Formats: sequence, structure tokens, C-alpha cells
Amino acid sequence: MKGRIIDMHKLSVQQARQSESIGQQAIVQGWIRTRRDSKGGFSFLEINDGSCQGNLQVVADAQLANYETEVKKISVGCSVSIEGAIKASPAKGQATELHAQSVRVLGWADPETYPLQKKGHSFEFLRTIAHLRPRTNTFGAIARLRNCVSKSTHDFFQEQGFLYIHPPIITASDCEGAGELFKVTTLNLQQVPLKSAVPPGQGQPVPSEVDFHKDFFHKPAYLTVSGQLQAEALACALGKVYTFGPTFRAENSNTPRHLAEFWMIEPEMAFFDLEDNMALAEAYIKRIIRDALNQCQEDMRFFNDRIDQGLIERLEKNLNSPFLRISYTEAIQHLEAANQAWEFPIGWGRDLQSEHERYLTEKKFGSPLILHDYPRSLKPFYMRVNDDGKTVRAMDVLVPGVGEIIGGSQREERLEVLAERMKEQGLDPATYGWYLDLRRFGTVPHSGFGLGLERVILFLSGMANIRDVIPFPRTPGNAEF
RNA sequence: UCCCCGAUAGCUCAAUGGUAGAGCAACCGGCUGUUAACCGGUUUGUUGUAGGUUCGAGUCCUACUCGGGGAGCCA
Repeated sequence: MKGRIIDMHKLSVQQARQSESIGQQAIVQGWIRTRRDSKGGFSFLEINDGSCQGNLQVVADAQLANYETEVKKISVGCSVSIEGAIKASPAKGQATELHAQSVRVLGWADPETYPLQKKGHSFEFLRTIAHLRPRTNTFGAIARLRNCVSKSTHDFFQEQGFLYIHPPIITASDCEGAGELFKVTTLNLQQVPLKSAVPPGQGQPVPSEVDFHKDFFHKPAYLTVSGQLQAEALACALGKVYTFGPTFRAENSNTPRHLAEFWMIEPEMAFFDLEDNMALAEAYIKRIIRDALNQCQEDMRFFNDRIDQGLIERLEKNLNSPFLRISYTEAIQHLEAANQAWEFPIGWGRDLQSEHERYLTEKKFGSPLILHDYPRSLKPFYMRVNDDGKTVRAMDVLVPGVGEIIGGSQREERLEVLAERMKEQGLDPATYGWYLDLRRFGTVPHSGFGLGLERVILFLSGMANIRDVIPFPRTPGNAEF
């Protein structure tokens, strides 16, 4: 008896499914996906614990003490703890199965009210039960793929000698002008303190604007839209750094490609020019693809079979061919040469519209593209101005089906040019004192980019909506769960 | 935020302005080393909300809410 207890150990479904586990005595715990009864005197239970795509088939014999009272009442979603022996499965569909010696129901799931069924559900419906959808095969696969990409990211940058850095989430500088920011405040919104418009003593003070001096940070504060500026400071001391964290945009964006809260990876490298930057971006994306294909084989096959036919072949093709690098100017030429009616006009100096980017990456070249050297008027102040004076060292990585997954640039390291660019864009250099200091003292050429994690997951999984590749999506009007 | 489309049973959907249905699920029974199991039966509705037109509205009109697609913003 003692030996049996010592031999007994917990196995994940993933472990229990492997033929190496045959012959072992084990405890497996998870959630029921389906139950099939045999009047021949036993039931099949399939359990999943999130450790892998596949389920473990459990054979529960009628001789179990609680067979009639409990086992036959088990339904989808019940949590169970099963003790038994792993044996080779005589039937097709699985290498192993667990012959139960005891089946313990940890938690029932009333089939009349449990929302998940054995059949497929629409993603729209599953979004309304985001707390339960991780129990479905698609969302389990997404969770494991996200984990894989996260690990892959750290592995890649660590191996390349990057430091993982942690820029602030709360920022007081409305930098970048990168869209709307979420305000962070401890002020009582029912009774906001106001400044006096007229200095005391000169007539009756008239309350006007908000007195942020009374706020927590003594000034307006926001959730970060990018850690780039802080990453630059660290890169200009430590060399190669990267961030990996949440980012917030208060844009009223309602699309399958935008979230109000998303995860971004931002490498920033001293002594890197734009070519180095593009090479790094390509190597990084390819590493992510390779690791996903190798380390998430079962889940990738699932996406390939059930979500996006041809996915794996496409990713392998992307992996084995260089990302084309096309300048903005060349891109305009391709678009002008295209025999196609455009909804939006094309012309040098005009921003590329979604239809243009789609054409290039999906129709014209059918592969990931790196577009670079955009007109200076289209891009933010921090991007380095080229010698032609007309373009800046910007780069966007576009992929078929998703669009932009990376935006980056070589940064402007020349103090005077940078200050000039700020004024050009209506920004006051005086408010960017610390950022300009990086150019004032020991400035170096440097580059970096931002990669949207969820967009990469879309690219890798073939999923269509970004709200389905993050567990609990935040979008305008939606912060449930 | 703008344009287009949609909302009917728990889920997925059907219903020339004339008594609201099917498949799946659930429940009951049968059968079977089954595997999106199968076969038979039963149950399920304030047709998103609020108004309006009409003898009569799921169906037509208006507004709103929510969802989807496209656009803009971008990662």
C-alpha cells in the first residue's frame, strides 16, 4: 500500500497522453470535455487541463463505487481528479488512455446553465463569456501560443545580449503625440480643484482650469503609450535593451486590429542604424515563427486545420525567404504602376492607406515587407532626418492579413535637428529637457522599434480579431471581466 | 468617430405583412471500445429596447443599445 502511494504521482494531460507514460500509475486532474457512455458497462470521459490541445481519454468502469451516482452524471465543464493506470489505447485517436480506479468530482457544472457545449461556438459568443472561453480548444491554443512567443522573445533578446528593462507605466509627459492617453489621477472628479484665473488680490479670483498641482504627481499624468523615450535613455547607457509590457491607447478605435490595452515589445539599441534595425526586426520575427512552429506544433496544426488553412505553409515560406525592403518612394512607384483603382489617391507625400499596404504585402509581393524612409511630414519628431532632408529613417514591418506589426526608426541623435523637428511639429523642446539631454551629452546613433504582441499572435494563428488573442480584451466601451 | 450589415429557443440559423420553425444542446429511452459517437422521443420563445404605420408586424418606418465588416488612428 505504501509503495502504491509513493508510485502515485500527478501527471498533466500532456504527459499522460505520451506513450512513454504507459504502465504508470497516475493522478490526472482537469475539466471534462465530453462523456460517452457504453451500456457495455463503462464510460469514456475526456479531460483537458490546458497543458496541451489534446484530451486524455479516461475509461471509467461501472464497477467504480460512484459510477451510477456520479460518473454517469458528469457533464461538460465538470472538474475531476482521476486516479488510475495509463495504458495503451486499443482504438485510434490517442496513444494512451487512463483506466480509472477512482473518479472524484471536484466541481459540478450544471448542463442546463453551463454556457459551453461540446460543439463549436462563435467567437462573438465566446467573447461574452471571456472567463470561460480559456476552456475551449481555440483559446487554450492561443494562451499557449502567447506563452511561446513571450518565451521566444526573452530567449531571442537575451541570447543577443539585450537587457530586459522596465520603463514606467505612468508617465507625466504627453510625449510622441501618439494618440489619446488615459489620464491617471487621484483628484475627486466630483469636485475638481480649479486654479484661479486672476492672481489673488486683483479682484475676485475666477476658477478656470484644473489645478493639477493638487493631483498625486503635481502635474497631469497618463498611462504610457510607449516606453520608447525611457528605453532610449537606458539604451544610451547600457547598449541594447528591450521592454515587454502593457501599453495603453485611449483612441476610439473599433477595429479587429486595435486594443485600448495591449502588450508591446520595444527593443532599443545604441550604435544601431536603420539597416541594423531592420535586420534585427527580421531576425526577431523569424525566431518567433520558428519557435512557434517547433514548440507549439500541436496548436499550430490546430490553427492550420480549423482557423486558417494554409497557415503553416505560409509561415514556413515567410521563414525561408528574406523580408523585402522597399523604400516609401519605391512603394509609391509600385502603387502608381499597379493596374488598380484606388479609393484613396496615391502620391509622394501622402500617407499610405490600408488598401495600399494590403496591396503591397498581400497582392503584389505576398510576403512580409519592410517599408522604410518615409517623408518627414508623415512621421514623428524623433525619427532621424536623411541627408535628402525630405525623408526620415522610419521603418514599418507589414505582414499579409494583419498589416503593420512593427513600427520603428533610427532616432535623431543630433540635438539641433531634433529640436528643430519638435518645433516643426508644434512641440516645445523645453518640455523635453531630459530627452534632449541624451543628445546634449554623449549622443550616439541609435535605433529601435515597437512590436505589437497581439498582432503577432494574429499573424501566427490566423485568427481574425485581436479581441480573441488576448484573454480579457479592453476596447472602447468594454472592460468586462 | 464615420459608412455598410446584423440582432428570432441555451448555441447556430430559417420563417412572400397573416397561428414562430429546424439543427445542435438539455432531458428521457435505446444501442455501441466510444472519440464532434449513433438512433427514437420530450421540453424550450416578452423575435435586442422604445415608439410608430397597419385590420394584422419577426417582417415596414424612426430612435437607441449591442455585435460584425470596412475606414481613420496606430502596435
